[in-house]
Amino acid sequence: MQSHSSERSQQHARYLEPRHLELLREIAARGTLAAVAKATHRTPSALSQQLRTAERDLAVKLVEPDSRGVRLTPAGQLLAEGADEVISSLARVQARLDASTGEPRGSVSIGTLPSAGQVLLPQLLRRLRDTAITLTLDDFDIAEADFAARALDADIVISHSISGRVPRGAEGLINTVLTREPIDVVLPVEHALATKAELTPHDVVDHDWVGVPEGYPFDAIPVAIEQLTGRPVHRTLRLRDNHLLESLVGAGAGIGLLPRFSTRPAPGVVLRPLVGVSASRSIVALSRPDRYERLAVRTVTEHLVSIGAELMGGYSVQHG
Amino acid sequence: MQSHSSERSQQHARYLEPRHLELLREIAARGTLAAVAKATHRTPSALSQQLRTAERDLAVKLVEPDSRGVRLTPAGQLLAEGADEVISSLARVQARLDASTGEPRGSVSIGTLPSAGQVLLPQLLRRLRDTAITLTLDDFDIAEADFAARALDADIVISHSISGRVPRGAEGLINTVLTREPIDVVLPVEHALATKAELTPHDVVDHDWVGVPEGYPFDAIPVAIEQLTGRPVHRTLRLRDNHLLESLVGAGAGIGLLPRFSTRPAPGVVLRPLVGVSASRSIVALSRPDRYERLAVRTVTEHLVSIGAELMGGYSVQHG
DNA sequence: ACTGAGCGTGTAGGTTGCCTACATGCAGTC
DNA sequence: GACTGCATGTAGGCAACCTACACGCTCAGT
Repeated sequence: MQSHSSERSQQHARYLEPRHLELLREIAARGTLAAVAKATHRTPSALSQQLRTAERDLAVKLVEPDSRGVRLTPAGQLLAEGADEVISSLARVQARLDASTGEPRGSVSIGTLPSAGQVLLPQLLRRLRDTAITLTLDDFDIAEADFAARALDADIVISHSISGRVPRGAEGLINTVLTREPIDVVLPVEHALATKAELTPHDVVDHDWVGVPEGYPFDAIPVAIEQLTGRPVHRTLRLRDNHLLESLVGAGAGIGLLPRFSTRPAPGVVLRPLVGVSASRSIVALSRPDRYERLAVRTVTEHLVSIGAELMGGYSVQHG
Repeated sequence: MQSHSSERSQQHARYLEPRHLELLREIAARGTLAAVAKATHRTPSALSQQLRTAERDLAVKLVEPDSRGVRLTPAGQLLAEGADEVISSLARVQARLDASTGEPRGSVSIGTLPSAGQVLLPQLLRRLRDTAITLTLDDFDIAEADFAARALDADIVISHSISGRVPRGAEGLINTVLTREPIDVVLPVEHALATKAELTPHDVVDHDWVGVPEGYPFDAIPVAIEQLTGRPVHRTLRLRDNHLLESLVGAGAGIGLLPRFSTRPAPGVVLRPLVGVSASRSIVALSRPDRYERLAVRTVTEHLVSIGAELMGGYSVQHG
């Protein structure tokens, strides 16, 4: 019967290290070491060394060279999948702790499209003022299909979808619909159509338009109008920024589309509801499941839901 | 919209650290820092510092002074419980990895009572010879109720129970019955009872006995005999070690009890089955659930089950 | 075929964090 | 009231992690 010696010589890592699991998961998600390095604010060299020590500890190859970059081995993929389980488990325990101490804590990162952020975030900041939650914000204006990828970087991604209830590509993510926001027609106050309370596709199809780039969510509506009426929509411009669009509409460049809640019309332009075609967008909060385990993240999401509901309620009082 | 700065100043620990969770669990299980320090081969000072950094990271008090030692706060207990979840999760992923690479790896620690180890472990060592599993062994001869506590220290505790199917105190543990081993009467070959093939309580109650200390598992059998026959068993000696007991039986100090599989009778003594009273013990492998998640631990346990089955099979061929 | 850009890997060196050794304070025990 | 055992500080050694920098490789463009 031998005795207890050579403790950490044999089983050098008593447990699998979450650090290594997370690294593998990031590699699986982002594809290249360089991308992970940028996202985690480290050098590729550091990651490469981490991989080597992980491989030494586990006595398993985790990555293989693959043309320019690397590819996970089957063992590496296995661990990358297991990472979700472990990290969710850690976050779940942390959430229980936060709940027991009463107050959620920590930093929550939010990425948002500008228009939704403009209407949701001021209220959110007000609500979080006296809490132990701090926010980190980022904004971007991207195609609908690209929102899901941002959930790698931010705890909560505020995205939108014209086509469906949630954006495409959000399958593995927690999604929470914050509000359903009508998309109105914006036009100069002296425009002929400004006298009508509501506008139909046939009303608007033959006027000049200020549109958005192809593939951008809002473009789905003029496309639907073209299909419905069988006539082409003439876009004089294609712009990304809503405020720029609004000012050009006011200058007579044409009529356009703007989300109702996020727009406080400038003098000289008015909003008119568009009926007879689906003209609204979902504002959706996306989170990767393990991030959503954190109490602070859930709390912020719940605030956003509440703020979104206020928007819809406030509108119906004001206009209905 | 502020930007991404102050990464690790705010959320100093991106995740809850398994290191801290495990420490809390150990404190919950062993009661004092000093005990944990001894078990993990560290100094109490190191643990104290770990606790302080954990408390600083989490902004929560985890332990309180309690007379001579410390006591976990509610938050500390919460995390100690969560540790099981997290560590099991880690071990589960590790097990999947081990299974995928084909061979279980690593060091498995076994604590055993000597008699069972004597019969099980040689065979086990033979089976593990060409594997990547290494063993760390410890042995102890303790009261039945104390086996469960050893599962804190060893991956697998080979214990026994006369009274029940499993030892008392093994509630939260994975238990696997390896074999059911008859307890035979050992007596000198020239003893009057040696001519009989089987012995009853009435046969043996009026002879001198060599017993074990009170509270030791085997003592349950003479106690049962006393209750059944209504007459006292006269113990000339109380001994712990089976081989010493056997040699004194051979020297005429009395008759005794020995487990059948673990005993290869020396010249001068013989074994006779005891009938009419429950005279057998379960040999049981105990493991803490998170330790049992490891593939190597399961593999070794399965080997032990197989070896235990061979023992019972071999006996029935020989004697049945 | 050559050049440049992007990616991963190695090496050297600085910083951080963990641990041991030792000393101190404190609570029960004989 | 001395003794024992436990927890907690402090100082210093040692290992781990990371950055900076250089190099080899692959693919794309000229």
